[in-house]
Amino acid sequence: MPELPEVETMCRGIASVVGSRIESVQRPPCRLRPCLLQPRIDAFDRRVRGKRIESIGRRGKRVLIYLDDAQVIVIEPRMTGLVLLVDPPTVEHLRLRVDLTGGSEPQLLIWDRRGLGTIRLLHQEEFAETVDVRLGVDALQITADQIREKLASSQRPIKVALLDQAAVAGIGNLYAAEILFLAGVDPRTRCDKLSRPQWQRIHKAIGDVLNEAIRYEGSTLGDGTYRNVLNDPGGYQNCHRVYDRAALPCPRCEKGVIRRIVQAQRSTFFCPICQRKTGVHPLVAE
DNA sequence: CATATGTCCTGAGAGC
DNA sequence: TGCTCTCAGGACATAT
Repeated sequence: MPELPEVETMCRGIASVVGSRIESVQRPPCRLRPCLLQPRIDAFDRRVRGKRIESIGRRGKRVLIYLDDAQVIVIEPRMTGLVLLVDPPTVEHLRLRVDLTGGSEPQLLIWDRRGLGTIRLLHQEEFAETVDVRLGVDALQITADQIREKLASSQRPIKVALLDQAAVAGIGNLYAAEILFLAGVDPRTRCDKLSRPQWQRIHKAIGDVLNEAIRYEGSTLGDGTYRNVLNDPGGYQNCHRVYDRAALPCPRCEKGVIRRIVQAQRSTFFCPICQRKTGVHPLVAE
């Protein structure tokens, strides 16, 4: 489930393709339902052939590959998508192959077990108008004031609001849980009931958790799906404090038992002692 | 307008 | 053992 840290790891991993030229783009034969590819493979291939990769970018959970003619390839891995520079985990889930010339990498692969991911080729203007405008400020760029101003009037629970990409871009289910744990905030708290100190702590926790996860190259969960561009697992799953740890003791207070609840059809994990509805728990205070 | 729900997809794991 | 069922959740479409 690539979220910001996993997508950032992919972007850093493919930095070596900058300067290469795209020789061709192909969709390997696959009897599974194909990923969304826009435009279809023939037009896609025609439009990128011979183009030089100018830079790599990231916006929220999307990988951006900028070409030298103001086009950009926008990759959304969603649940199980991967960007790879080496042989994929399985051949049957290989969705796209980008052959390269003139650089150190022979090819770039898009692999996706469930096929919910999307790959789109857009003109930069089109990207700005259709994709970029729908996204909030990137989670690593946003200021404490910006996030509070954006969400302070919302009646939604803070956990649900953090997943809203139009509010803040890049946070998903796993990191929302870890962020609120670090901030010492109950995930059920309505945004409009949060205090300024709580917003400050949430903002700080966003940076702390995401940057720490990036250092570990993201989280590879039990199903083992997520891999970096060299097909190696991440390491942050060993640092998870609450995510997928229901019924285990809280790693901070050691008295609370991690609870699992469902919010907006998604699992939420938290410590009922460290993440109280109001007030600053002594263990979380500065 | 804000918020809530349904949908897509595959494979793992539970339960019988 | 082998089948069926449920669940995982990203982003968007549709509903309230």
